[in-house]
Amino acid sequence: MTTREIALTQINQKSTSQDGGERCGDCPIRYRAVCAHCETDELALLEDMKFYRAFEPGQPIVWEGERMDFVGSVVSGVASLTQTLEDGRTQMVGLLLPSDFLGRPSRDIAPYNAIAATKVVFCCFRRKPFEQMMRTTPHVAHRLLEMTLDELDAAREWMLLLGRKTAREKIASFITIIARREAALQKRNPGGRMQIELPLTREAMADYLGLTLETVSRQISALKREGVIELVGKRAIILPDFARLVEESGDDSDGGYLS
Amino acid sequence: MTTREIALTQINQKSTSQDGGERCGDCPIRYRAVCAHCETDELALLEDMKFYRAFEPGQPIVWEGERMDFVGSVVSGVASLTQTLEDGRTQMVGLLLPSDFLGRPSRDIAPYNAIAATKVVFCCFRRKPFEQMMRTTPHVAHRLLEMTLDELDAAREWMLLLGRKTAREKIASFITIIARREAALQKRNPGGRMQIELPLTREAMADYLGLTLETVSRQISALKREGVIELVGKRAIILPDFARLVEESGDDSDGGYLS
DNA sequence: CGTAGTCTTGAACCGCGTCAAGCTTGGTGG
DNA sequence: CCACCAAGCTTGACGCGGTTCAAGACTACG
Repeated sequence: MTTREIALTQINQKSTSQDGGERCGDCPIRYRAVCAHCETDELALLEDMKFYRAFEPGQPIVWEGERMDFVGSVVSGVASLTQTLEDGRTQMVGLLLPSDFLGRPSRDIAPYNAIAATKVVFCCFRRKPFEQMMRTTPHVAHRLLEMTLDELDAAREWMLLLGRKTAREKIASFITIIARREAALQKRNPGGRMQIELPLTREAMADYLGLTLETVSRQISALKREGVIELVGKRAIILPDFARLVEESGDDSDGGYLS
Repeated sequence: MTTREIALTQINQKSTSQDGGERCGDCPIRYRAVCAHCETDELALLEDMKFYRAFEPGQPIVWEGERMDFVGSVVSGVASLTQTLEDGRTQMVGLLLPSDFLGRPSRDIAPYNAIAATKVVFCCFRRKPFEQMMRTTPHVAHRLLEMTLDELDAAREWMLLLGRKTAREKIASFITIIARREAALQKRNPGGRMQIELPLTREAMADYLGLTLETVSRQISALKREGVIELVGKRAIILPDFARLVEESGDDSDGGYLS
């Protein structure tokens, strides 16, 4: 069984929770999602307005310009937000990880495409009651503000990457971002070398980074050739020297996420 | 007197309001800034915690990593948010226009440089009382959420520009953005051809667009040569055919801002 | 075993960056 | 009033990084 299959299996295990009656108290993103600050009684309100949906890799969650009668959170898996020009050029503008929020209260037309990159379990809140709750209880609105400000910061880092980094720096930055996220979630595997799963195809990475898929492939090969990374299959990467990778990313420091 | 000088004079007139005791009720951004939804009594609270500061073109408002003991709104003028790599490569990540908000409640270290691009009058709120108000009254927090979501949308359009547009399309897009903003503010000059002021130097435009200043200059010259725009001095532009300009920008529609 | 999706690699091209020179404009001081 | 200077801008020549086009390899799956 490949590491990729293992990852998909893990997602499957989580997605068995999708048949409606799941308790928020047991939710894996209970303290990181939009509901993070909610009290027990507020959770009960949310449970009344929520339902789960599962999406397969490549499947659209919403289409640009489409009406969206729900908002909600990614429970497991990865989804991408993309914008396109008429002639088909595509740029990813958001990467939704577990606990990230999709949809804007008080606007029902989606401004970009949302597409499942892996299997995704999505916790939907019906729009109307959710908007009502935004008005009446401060905890949800406050948490959503925090999360939106964080996303704005991330978008601005991303703009620096798109506007000013070289192809090599973009690839190294992307791997660094994924590595930090996985390190933050998973219990440290002690001693063993850091290994990560790429949740995106080469093409999706290209759309993330403002490159072509050929350039992505070439730069990954170059980093491998020079020993900065090692490949395990196509989608898993071992990082023998994280500091070296960060150097290649062009950023000034490792942000303190990893010793 | 050049159009640029006229613009600066207008800013000067506004900035005479900076000596502290200005009433919020008379503020030019009263219904667009973070205070937009506030009632009279809430305005009184805000007046107690506010003070004005003026900045000259090129002057820093805050420096990345610096402590910021205030948050606030641009009253008049234009400021830029920029991020830089160690080797000096610079990317603009935000363009602050009148009514835009600067600073994040509950974080006192600025994550990017904010620099005045023109003369700027800035309405500062002392951090502590402002944060207190965020907690106690819903109107300010709610408005800030709206504004942050709008900024996030703008940042994502910007990412599409940075990642996927050509130099020519970037320039055309930038002029379009500025033109729409000026059209939204100023009373329609009836009949006369549309004329706009660029609030940025060629270098600042380059930092906005992820280009070099030479490329910016060349593309502006090319658009002029082909009759898409006309130059009035270096900083003012006449748009004889707005639809043509929008075509050059690569966007699929004019967004309905202008007939 | 064949086929489709994904990825890699090569060769040629070109858009934009780099380097460099010169222009325009406004301000300063003789 | 003119000489000088600095800041901002324009233009040209050249080269490189990344795109484009094309061919082929690897893997999963029927």
